[in-house]
Amino acid sequence: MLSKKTKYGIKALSFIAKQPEGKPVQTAEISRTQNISQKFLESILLELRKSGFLGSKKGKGGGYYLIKEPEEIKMTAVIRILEGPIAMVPCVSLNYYEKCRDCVSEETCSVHALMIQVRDSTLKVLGENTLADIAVK
Amino acid sequence: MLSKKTKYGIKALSFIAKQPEGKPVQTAEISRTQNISQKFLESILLELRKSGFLGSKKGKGGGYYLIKEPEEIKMTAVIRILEGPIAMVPCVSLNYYEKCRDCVSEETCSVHALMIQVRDSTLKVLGENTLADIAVK
DNA sequence: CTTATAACCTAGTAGTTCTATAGGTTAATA
DNA sequence: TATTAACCTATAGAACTACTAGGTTATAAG
Repeated sequence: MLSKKTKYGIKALSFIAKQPEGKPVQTAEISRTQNISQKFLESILLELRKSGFLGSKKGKGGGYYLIKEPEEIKMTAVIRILEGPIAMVPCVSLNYYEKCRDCVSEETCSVHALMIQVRDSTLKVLGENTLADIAVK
Repeated sequence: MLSKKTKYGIKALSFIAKQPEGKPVQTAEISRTQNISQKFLESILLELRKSGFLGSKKGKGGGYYLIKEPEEIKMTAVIRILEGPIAMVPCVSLNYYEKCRDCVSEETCSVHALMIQVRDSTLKVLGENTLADIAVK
């Protein structure tokens, strides 16, 4: 399951992507239109700025804006920052790999083999979709 | 992320599937060979029995055995019982649908459209794989 | 008939994660 | 100088996870 944080983060990015190029959007506006708790959203946007997706401007007329073109922002990158690993088990994660304590060998693990397939199919979908693709409506 | 419960459940089913047809396997044996806490595993196998995947026999020589052929057990079914929804958001779940509180309309939601794609690709993989497929080694 | 075995059942709990909220500070603009 | 809006730290309730404890019931073997 996707956390609320990730869901809100994607919705916020999508909202920002729809604005006229470079125009900053306030947290308050996103919070209002997307029905997201403003304080919670603040922390999410801050994280997205620190990880290089957003730029910010303080004071009146300030807000957050995209640093890169929506076409250049893959959903894999967004989800990895907000949610963490895309894989369903750490032992098949490309970016957050961790060995299983209970498994003797990954080659003979039934879960491992299955989850590699799931990971690859998910990765394909999220890799093909950019912010531009999902921020159309 | 897959819960330990689901992971252990799949490993256990896979272990049982490799036994000579109909031969009961004890919780203790699975626990030992798969490095799973026995008490925790007990509760998982009990759940799998109650949901119609396993049969059981008490007393010496007892244990759990598959009720259906491994080829007939789709991984979608297993995961839905142990983990719950396969979808990453309730609003795209086929079996556990729930409407979002924050979304005005699903048609215009960027997360919704993306997560339908993820769901379908995951569903394809898990629907094509049966217990027979993953319990080969 | 007794003993051993192994499933079955209920309850609880420590630890973690999630989803925020509170209450400020800093920097930019008017 | 006042206002605005991002920035930062800390905290807290609720839910969930991954078990553990401590039994009871049913079956099989001797």
